[in-house]
Amino acid sequence: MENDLYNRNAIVDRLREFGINPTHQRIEIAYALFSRQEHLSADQIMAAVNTKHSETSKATVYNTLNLFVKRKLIREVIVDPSKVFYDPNTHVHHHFYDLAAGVLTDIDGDELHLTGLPKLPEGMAIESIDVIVRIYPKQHLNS
Amino acid sequence: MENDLYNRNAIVDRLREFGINPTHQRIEIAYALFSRQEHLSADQIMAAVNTKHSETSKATVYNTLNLFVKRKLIREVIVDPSKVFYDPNTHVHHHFYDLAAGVLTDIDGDELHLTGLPKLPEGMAIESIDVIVRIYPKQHLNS
DNA sequence: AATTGAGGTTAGACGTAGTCTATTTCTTGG
DNA sequence: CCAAGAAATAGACTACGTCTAACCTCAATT
Repeated sequence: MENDLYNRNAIVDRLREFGINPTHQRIEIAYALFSRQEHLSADQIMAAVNTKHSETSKATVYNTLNLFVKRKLIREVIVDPSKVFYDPNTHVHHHFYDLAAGVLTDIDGDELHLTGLPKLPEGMAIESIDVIVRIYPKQHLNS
Repeated sequence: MENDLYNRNAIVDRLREFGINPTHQRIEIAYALFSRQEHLSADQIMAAVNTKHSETSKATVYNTLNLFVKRKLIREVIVDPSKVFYDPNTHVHHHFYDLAAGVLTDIDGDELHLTGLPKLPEGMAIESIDVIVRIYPKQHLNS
């Protein structure tokens, strides 16, 4: 597993690139996200990092995720009112959100395009553009 | 104000159209949303409805908003991890979200178009498509 | 090796949006 | 006007996320 693109050495380099001091906890949290290449919520990350005996506190998980977001190492995805997902993929892309399963999947940025974005309000700049396609299984019975 | 498009008589009709029994509280909540034609959060709606002396409980506000969403009289807009906005505009449209002010504004559905939406995962159907353009004032100092 | 101090981690209290439950009140058909 | 089902209510409760103040780590300095 040492030539894995996302082994811990690669993670350490990546954190340094983004100006983040690579501590144990930060490495483990980054590893949880990048090795899976999935969209995880904070509690899923906490569980992933604390499989054996609890090692990383809730405060550290949140501190670290917020730091990663601020340094643009990862992205927040806001699709569910009850929790935020964290996305290790920083390329331009969008998301399907499976409402029944609560699972996000990527839509490649080369496929989906936007046209006709109107002029922004005066003095404003774009921070990000999110497209979320909410989907559900056809045989799903709505409550 | 009686020939307002969104006077209370029109609201009552609208609720009935959507199969919603028009009680006092439901009329007031719908009126708060439709007369303003703005995107309000649950607590803003609660404040709007209880200007004089408290009349409508928190439970009723949430029950009613969830009912309206289920019956598709209004739409939820999920852009801020700390609260949900409710949107009285049911036409196809998208949103600017001003990160500094926490305010939503509409992007007309006739302007902004999506192309190249990939095939959905097997057996899935689309529930909705949301486009959120997050914006900020240029002179805004990031923390 | 001991000191220092800034950055990092921690437990647990706290804030708060939203839900739930048990009870009361309203609405409406007859 | 009455009964029964629908709706509203207060307030307890849950859960995600934040905050605080104490503690730990480690590199730089002496």
